[in-house]
Amino acid sequence: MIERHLMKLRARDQIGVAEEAALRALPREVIDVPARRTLIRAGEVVRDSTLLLDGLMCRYKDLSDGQRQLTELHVAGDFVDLHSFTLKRLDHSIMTLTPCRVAHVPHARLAELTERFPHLTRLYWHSTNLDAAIHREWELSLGRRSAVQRLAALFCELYVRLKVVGLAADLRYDLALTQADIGEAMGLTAVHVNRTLRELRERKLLRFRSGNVTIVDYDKLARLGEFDIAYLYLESFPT
Amino acid sequence: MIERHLMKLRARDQIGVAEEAALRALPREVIDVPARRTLIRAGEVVRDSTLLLDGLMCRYKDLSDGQRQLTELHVAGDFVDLHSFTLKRLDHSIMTLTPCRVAHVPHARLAELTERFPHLTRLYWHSTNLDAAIHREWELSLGRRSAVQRLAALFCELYVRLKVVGLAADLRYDLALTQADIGEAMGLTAVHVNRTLRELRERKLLRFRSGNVTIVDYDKLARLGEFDIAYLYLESFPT
DNA sequence: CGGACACTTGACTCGAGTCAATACAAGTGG
DNA sequence: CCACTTGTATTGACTCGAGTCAAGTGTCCG
Repeated sequence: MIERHLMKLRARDQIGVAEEAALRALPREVIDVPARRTLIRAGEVVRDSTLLLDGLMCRYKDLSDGQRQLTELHVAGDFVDLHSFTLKRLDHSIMTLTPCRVAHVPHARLAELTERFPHLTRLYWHSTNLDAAIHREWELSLGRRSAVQRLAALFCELYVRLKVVGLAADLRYDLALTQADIGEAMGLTAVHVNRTLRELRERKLLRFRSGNVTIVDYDKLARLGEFDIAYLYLESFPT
Repeated sequence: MIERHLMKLRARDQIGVAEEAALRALPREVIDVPARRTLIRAGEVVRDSTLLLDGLMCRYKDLSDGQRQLTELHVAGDFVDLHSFTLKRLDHSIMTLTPCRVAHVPHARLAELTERFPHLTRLYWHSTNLDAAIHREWELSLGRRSAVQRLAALFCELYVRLKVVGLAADLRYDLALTQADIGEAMGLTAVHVNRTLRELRERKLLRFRSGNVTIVDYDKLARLGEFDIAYLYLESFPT
C-alpha cells in the first residue's frame, strides 16, 4: 500500500526490516478523494499528516484577488504535509488535482515512530528538507527563468520524481494537469503556458497532450531549463 | 553569545534550563567573516552548520548566465544551514551580505543533541520547516505579486523577524542591503527596485535609505503586500 | 583627487498578460 | 442519437509591467 512511499525513501537511504514494518503500520485509514478538493485550508490546525498513495496533489497559497500560486506538486509516495507534524497548522492549503487515494497518519503515531526510530526521524526530517529544496528550485524558476525554461525544468523534475516511484519510463509519464494548473505552478497565465508548450513541441523537446508527457530530447530539455538533478538528493539516478 | 538564537527559538516554543545549556555548548568556534563572502558553495559536502550571530546572510542559487536568485535572507539568530545536518550537501550556496559573526556547529554535536533532547530535535525540525514556509511565501511573491507588493511583503517579513531577535523597534531597522541585493531576492532588476522604492516612499508607506528602513505606515504596507504574519509561526507578536 | 560602487532617471524594448473569439472533447439529458 | 453544457485548448490583436541601455549623480575612501 505504501510501496511508492517506501520507494521514495529508499531512493535516499536504506530502511531496515523493523523500520519498514513500523512505516507500514502508520496509516490509520485510506480514503479516496475526488479531483480538485481542498483537503486542508491554510491556517487550519491538523492532527494527521497525509500520505499520497495515488494521484496528484499540490500545496498552494492564494491572494485576495483570487490569484493562486502552487508552491509544490506532490506525486504518489509523497508525505504531502509531513511538516504539519511540527508546525501543527499550515501556512498554505492542500488540494487534490486528480482523483487521489490518500492515507491519514495521526501525528500521535508519528510521535511514537520518531521516539522508537531515531533513524526514521532523520529520514523524515530529510524528507521535509527535500520539500524545501524543491521550493528553492521553484523560487529560482519563478524569479529568474523564462517561461520556456520554467516549463522545461518542471517537466524534468516531474519525470525524475515519477520515475523514482515507478510512474515514468521511456521518457514518458502521465500528468493529468490542465494548462491552467501548470500556469499556477510556474507563475504564468494559462494562455502563455499554451504558447510555451507549443514552443517546446516545435523545438522538438517535449510533447504534452491530454495528460500525457513525452520528453523528446531529455538532454536538450534539461540544458534549456538548466535542470540540475542534485536538488532532488537522489543517491543514484539513471536517466 | 547565542542569545538571539535563543530569542528566535523562544518565540516559537519553551526551552528548559538543561536544554539551554546544551544549546549554549553547541558552537565549536566563532568567526568573523567580511561582507560578500561565499561560505558554502552549492554541492559541497559539509560537516558543520552555521549559526549566524550577527549580520545578514543569504542562500542563493545561480544560473549559467550569471543571474542569481536569493532564496532566503538570514538575520542574526538564524541557523543558516541547519538543513545540511540531514542533507549533508547543499543544493544552494550561502554567503554573507554584510560583515558577519558566525558560529560553526559540528554535525556530530547536533547528532548528540538530538539524541539527548527529543524536544530540541522537534524544535530544530520545526526551524527548518519554518525556512520552508518562508520559501513558500517567496514563491508566492515571485510568482504572483507585483513589484511593489513584493517589496512591501519583504520589508514586513524582515521587520517581524528582526523584531523577534531584538533588532527592530519603532518600525525601524537596519538593513545593509543594496538595491541590487533586493532585486536578486525578489526577482527584479536593481533599476526596477529603485523605482519601486521611490513609489513606496511617495505613497508614504516606507523609506529605505543608506541601509536604514523606516516603515511609515505598517498597516497599509502589510495590506498592500498582503503580508500575513502566520507563515512565520510566532506564538504571539505585538506589531 | 580619483576610482569604485551604489543610486537615480529617462527613453526605449520586450516578454508575458489581457481580452476575445473559436475549436474541441466529454458528458448529460431529452 | 443529437442538442446542450461545461471545461479545456488554441490563436490573434493589443496592452503593460518590468527589463535594458545609457547617462548622469552622489558618496565613500584610499
